[in-house]
Amino acid sequence: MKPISLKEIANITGASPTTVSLVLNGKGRISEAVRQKILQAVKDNGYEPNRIAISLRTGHSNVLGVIVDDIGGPFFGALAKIIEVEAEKFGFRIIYCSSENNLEKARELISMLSHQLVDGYIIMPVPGLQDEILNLKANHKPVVLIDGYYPELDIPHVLVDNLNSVMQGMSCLIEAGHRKIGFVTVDIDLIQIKERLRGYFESLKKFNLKADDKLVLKLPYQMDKGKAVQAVKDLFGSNRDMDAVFFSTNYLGIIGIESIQELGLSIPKDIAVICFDDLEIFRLLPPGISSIQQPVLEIGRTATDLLLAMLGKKKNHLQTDKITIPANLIIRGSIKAINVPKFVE
Amino acid sequence: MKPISLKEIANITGASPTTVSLVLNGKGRISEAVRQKILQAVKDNGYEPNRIAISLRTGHSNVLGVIVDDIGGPFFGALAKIIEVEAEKFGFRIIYCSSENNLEKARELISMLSHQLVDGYIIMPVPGLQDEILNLKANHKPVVLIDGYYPELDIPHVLVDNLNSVMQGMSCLIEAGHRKIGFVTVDIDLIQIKERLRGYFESLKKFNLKADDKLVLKLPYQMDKGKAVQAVKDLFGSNRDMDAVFFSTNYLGIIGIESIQELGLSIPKDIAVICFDDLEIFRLLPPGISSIQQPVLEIGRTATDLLLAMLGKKKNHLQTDKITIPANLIIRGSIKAINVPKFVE
DNA sequence: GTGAAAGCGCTAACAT
DNA sequence: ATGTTAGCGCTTTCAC
Repeated sequence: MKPISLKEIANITGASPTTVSLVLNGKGRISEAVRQKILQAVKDNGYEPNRIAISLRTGHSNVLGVIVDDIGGPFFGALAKIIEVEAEKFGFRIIYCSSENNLEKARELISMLSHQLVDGYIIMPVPGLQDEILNLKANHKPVVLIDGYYPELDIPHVLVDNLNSVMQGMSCLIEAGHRKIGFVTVDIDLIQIKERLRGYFESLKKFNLKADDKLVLKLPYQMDKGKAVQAVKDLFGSNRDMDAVFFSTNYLGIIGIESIQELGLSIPKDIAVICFDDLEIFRLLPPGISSIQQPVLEIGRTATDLLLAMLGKKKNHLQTDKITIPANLIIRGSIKAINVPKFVE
Repeated sequence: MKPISLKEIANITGASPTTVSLVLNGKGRISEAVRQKILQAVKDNGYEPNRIAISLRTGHSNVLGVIVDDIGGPFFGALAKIIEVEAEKFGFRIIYCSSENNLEKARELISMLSHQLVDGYIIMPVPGLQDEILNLKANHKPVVLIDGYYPELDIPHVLVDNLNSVMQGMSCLIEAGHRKIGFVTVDIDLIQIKERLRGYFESLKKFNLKADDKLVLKLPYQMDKGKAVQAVKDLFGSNRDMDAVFFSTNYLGIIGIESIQELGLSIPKDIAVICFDDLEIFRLLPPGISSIQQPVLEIGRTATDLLLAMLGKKKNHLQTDKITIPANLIIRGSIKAINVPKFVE
């Protein structure tokens, strides 16, 4: 039982395909009588337009492509929902894809999406993808980057204010009396990650604390979890006087907590902890892990609105298309004043 | 700059569109000379076939539709990846959608997907969706249900063995000496949830323990979290002698842990805990929350393979298309023997 | 206000 | 071994 086509509706009602199309799309000036007849036939027969045919004919699909690093990750979960809600208001559907931060995969994804006639893109940057992004732009396909951007490219983007939110978190640690603050991050060429590290060093400078490279651990991207836990344990082992640690991503936070648990250290007595990008577990895990919560909803909504505006579907109320959004600092039990005179090294 | 079409490749090479199509699809018998020339032109011009046109012409899209309750949830994360990996081997793309366990939404999703010419479906059942599923089957659109099924319908499905894995978990609690075991579940008409509750009662029967309805708490679906926490606290309050509790879903487990934390109870001293459907947090949260881990990967892989087999893309090695997969019982610190003579009420 | 005809890019009969 | 033709379901001139 094949679905019924527009042409058949035309036959049934004695109208021409043109007229039916016009009625369906609310275009043209069709007499009310004919209009009603067609609408009735559509209803009676459960007619639904074939989107594929529409896409082929019109050249656009009302579909947006969303490429994130990990479709199974916690950042994506919240993001997906809000993007979908916003896009749906304007009749857009979403195709989600994971790049796994892999350049080849990301390239294939873009190629695939473009041949599905995707109308616009929300993309989490992958190192090296600049050319493909520029190419989309050259072909007048709107792109909005989220979570990061390419400093050398003039492409709209929406992300959290990485630098300042790290500095806020650092201030909090330092004001609580911590001086030997470790920083665990990942070795990947993404601006957001680099900005977080910069925030760490800027904070030390601001408070006149000496930076010590031994306190900074850069784990290789996608390192085996067991090895990563060991590496963090080693960091603790060789820096016994370290009294606080900043994890630059939530999965590093998890690895860090496992390390701390295995070492039998107590939070915050032995070590204060703060982590970039909140997770439910941070709230539940005694004594509560402090974190920098990304405004995921706002990022998703802003990015979608920006894209819709670029597609001419929506008025753009924003002044710029390079947007950073402040994060939310959540202080939990993992940071505690340790009664040391303030700002004295 | 529009992408180049097959016809243009034909013009460039002086071949006919048919020949180009044949070469592209590795069909027919084309002379090596022509073949090479066409392939070269394809490469030189960066030609890529327009999937939309192919779909319209052939009537299928090489796209599978996946409808789950919550695209942001933890079950989905692991599932999505494996489905994608399996499907990709056979050149299929995936469109993911959230039903939010809402019948209307699920209906719209199916309608939408079918007009996108989706070739097959993996669907997490929503109460009341039977007719739409049967309709797909009537239209020869293959469907595989995951995580649940409709007992009255003959539709292929893949899910964890809910009954037996709950009974295993219960045995573990009972053998550890617990007699007053609470069961917190959700009031939704899904077979998997009902089977879990049945597992609870069957276990009590098996061990000759008296069932007590006061120990069973059915929370309304999508109840406000704060209220749910309060309800669980009330359960504890009015059953002071309850010495263990079984949460029938992972999000109920989280709610339960919050309740327990707020009441200041100690796990497992005051109360033993086990939860259906593992979460990373259960491993990290001292003393470790015992859980029944769903074989998500295996469910996803099996379901996808089944669907691909139904599409004729893959040999089916399975005996049946109604598959239950055993779960993995993970005992952590939340269950501990409490030195009571065994199996004496 | 309505219809005829062309065509989006591709594939599949059916020639030759 | 390769080309001609028709048509998937729809929209869009352009005519009347």
